[in-house]
Amino acid sequence: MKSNSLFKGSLTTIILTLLEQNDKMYGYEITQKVKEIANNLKITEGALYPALHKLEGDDLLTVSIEKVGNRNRKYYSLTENGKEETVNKLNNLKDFIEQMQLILNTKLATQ
Amino acid sequence: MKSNSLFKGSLTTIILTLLEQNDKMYGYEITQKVKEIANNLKITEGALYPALHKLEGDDLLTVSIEKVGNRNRKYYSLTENGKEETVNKLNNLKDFIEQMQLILNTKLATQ
DNA sequence: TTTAATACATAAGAGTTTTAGGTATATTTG
DNA sequence: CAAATATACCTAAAACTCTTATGTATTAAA
Repeated sequence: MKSNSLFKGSLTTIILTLLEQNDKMYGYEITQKVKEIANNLKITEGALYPALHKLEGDDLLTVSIEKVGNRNRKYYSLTENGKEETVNKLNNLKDFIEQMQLILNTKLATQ
Repeated sequence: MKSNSLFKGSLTTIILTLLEQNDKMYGYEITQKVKEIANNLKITEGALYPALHKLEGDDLLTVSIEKVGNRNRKYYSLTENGKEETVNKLNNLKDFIEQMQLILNTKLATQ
């Protein structure tokens, strides 16, 4: 694993969580937001857009297109299913960290 | 992501860390150890053995075969490179958790 | 006016894990 | 004792996720 690559599944968790916090966001905005607050986690567009399309297809996100100037932005928002799945994803992440702590026998993070 | 699946890259981190703690272990023993201490993280043999072979090929592990009864066990141990890589993997994991905390704006784990 | 930033997208390839087998020995249980 | 389970190794096809490499087009900055 390269040092700056994401752990499997975390991209979806990040997208859902940001949308929980921000109500609606468009793809490019998500990449910039992550770059801004978490310098070592780089979300590439090649990963992001397919992930957004999949989440939409799974009825976790809805899209609304807004025309800004002469350009289209696709704003994504959580559906009800999406809100539930966000909770699940966060629980999965917490579980994962707890399980890793058991194996490593280490306090991994306290912020 | 299924709720009990591992995060990308964590399998290698688990293997290396267990070998740091235990000096030498064989594959099946690793699966049992993980099952014992972390009930929600299931290591499948289909993932484990190729991972062990790769770590050996990358000169992070060495193998010694021991005959137990009429059966061969392949004991794995960390090489010097393996010890260094273990440190790196743990740092990567800590980094990942810190970065996720920044995004989630949450204290993820305190043990 | 050329470059960088914004904003979307896809497609080939790499890497990891799951699923589904396979082989063989050793131990437990009915 | 026979059958089932546990131990112990293994591989290969498929699924899944991310990287890398492009592509298109508009807008802003140098």
